[in-house]
Amino acid sequence: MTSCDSCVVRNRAICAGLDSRELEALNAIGRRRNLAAGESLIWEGEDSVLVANVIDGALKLSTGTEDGREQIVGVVYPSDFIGRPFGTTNGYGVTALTDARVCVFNRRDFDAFAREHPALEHKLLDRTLSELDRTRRWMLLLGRKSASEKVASFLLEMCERLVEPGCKVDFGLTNRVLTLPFSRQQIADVLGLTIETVSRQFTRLKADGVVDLPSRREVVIIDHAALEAEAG
Amino acid sequence: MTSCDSCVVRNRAICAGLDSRELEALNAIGRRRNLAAGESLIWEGEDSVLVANVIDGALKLSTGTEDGREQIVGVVYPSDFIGRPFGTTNGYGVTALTDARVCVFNRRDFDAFAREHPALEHKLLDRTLSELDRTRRWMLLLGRKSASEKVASFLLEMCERLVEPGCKVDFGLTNRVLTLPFSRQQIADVLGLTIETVSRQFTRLKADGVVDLPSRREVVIIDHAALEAEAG
DNA sequence: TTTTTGCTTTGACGGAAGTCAAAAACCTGG
DNA sequence: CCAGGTTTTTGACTTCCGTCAAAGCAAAAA
Repeated sequence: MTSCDSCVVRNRAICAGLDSRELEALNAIGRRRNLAAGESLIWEGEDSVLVANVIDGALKLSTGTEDGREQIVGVVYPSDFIGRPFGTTNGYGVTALTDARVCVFNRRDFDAFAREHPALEHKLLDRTLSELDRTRRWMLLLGRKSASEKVASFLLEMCERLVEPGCKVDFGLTNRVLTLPFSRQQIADVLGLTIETVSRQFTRLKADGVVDLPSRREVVIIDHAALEAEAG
Repeated sequence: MTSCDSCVVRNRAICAGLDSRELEALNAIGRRRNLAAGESLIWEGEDSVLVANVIDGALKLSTGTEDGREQIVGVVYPSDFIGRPFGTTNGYGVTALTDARVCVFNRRDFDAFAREHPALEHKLLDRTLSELDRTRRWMLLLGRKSASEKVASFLLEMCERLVEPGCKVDFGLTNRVLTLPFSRQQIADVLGLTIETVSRQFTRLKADGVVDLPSRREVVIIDHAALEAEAG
């Protein structure tokens, strides 16, 4: 019996579709790893030595400039794939936003396995294409949207993402209450804004009765339609 | 004899590595198409009905907001792949920046062919991963860089891209002279700026002796190091 | 509890980039 | 070579957002 059998993302991650023989082989080269919130798994610029599947939690992908400015370029949730297969270096760091659990593979081992299993490579391709689509949509936000549009778009994105199966349990949506896996500074780093601007937008949305903010990490969406109108 | 035999991107596009049998099969489902500068191949939001390889020229990938703001989310050159294989809709439009020549496939035909040829799917995966890396690097620019850093970064990117094999001939680099495939407005749409800001940055760079601007589309890089310093 | 520490919010201010408008440069076709 | 249109540049003005600084809060430590 492999530990994959009991894996909560078994049917959603790229491993879905592998038969039990293949799964056993993949399991043999992978291992579980727990990450505390704030802990990094991969550093920007280092050689790509490992890849992973997210089992539980949320992690950010981020790049920065010499002088310390940071941009979060992606966020991954349970069943998502992490890392850069097939050579080269990691263009961004990967850091846990919440306590997280991942299934890591030596990159070379994974590459070899993938090349022997076209079905898995296909799943990876499908995921990568979707991620590229999502990333490009985010570029419109970064390049062309105002602060209020950015924050509204962000909250709508959170609505969608945090109700995906597997996320609900840990940092999910309960009766329109989002529990964000981000600090204010991290939201700023996602949106290309400063923490002050993000904060001002949140307080304005609260004053306008569009959201409520019971605690730092919680957002109650009161007027979803207003957010959509504001997101542009 | 297939027309692929004489294709200038034969050894660089995803078709590289296919044997002559396979190439013939692929050629059977593809056809050449010429595009005039400004002509669109794919529209944002439409179903994904076709994919293509770029043979010659440069094309932009772009999204926009309701109210007409535009963001260029990618630029493709000879040997690059265009379009969204495996279902879904196109998240962005594809429009020729220069006169261009592409090799188009019905998306369903291409999907079927790809699934039967893991080597081709692997090449596509490799390309998609690289494109995702490039796109994420660009997010740092959009989210965190100032106008002068953006323009300097853009010019450096152009230096790199326009000397790649196959580009040289058509819109390339001759003795440090770049012939840009972009209008000022398009540069603004790549960088998330207004045309006026781009124009001001160009004239400042010229005044500072960093570049020369012999014509609207030409840029002479006089002080490459200064650009690098300014790109941040 | 009180203190400490790290986030977040709020306020005052300035500046980088956007907006609007006009002039200049440049294609393009007659 | 000139006329008409488009694109680009330049200028004046405005504004949104960033910066800097202080105060407020909430969770952890003492």
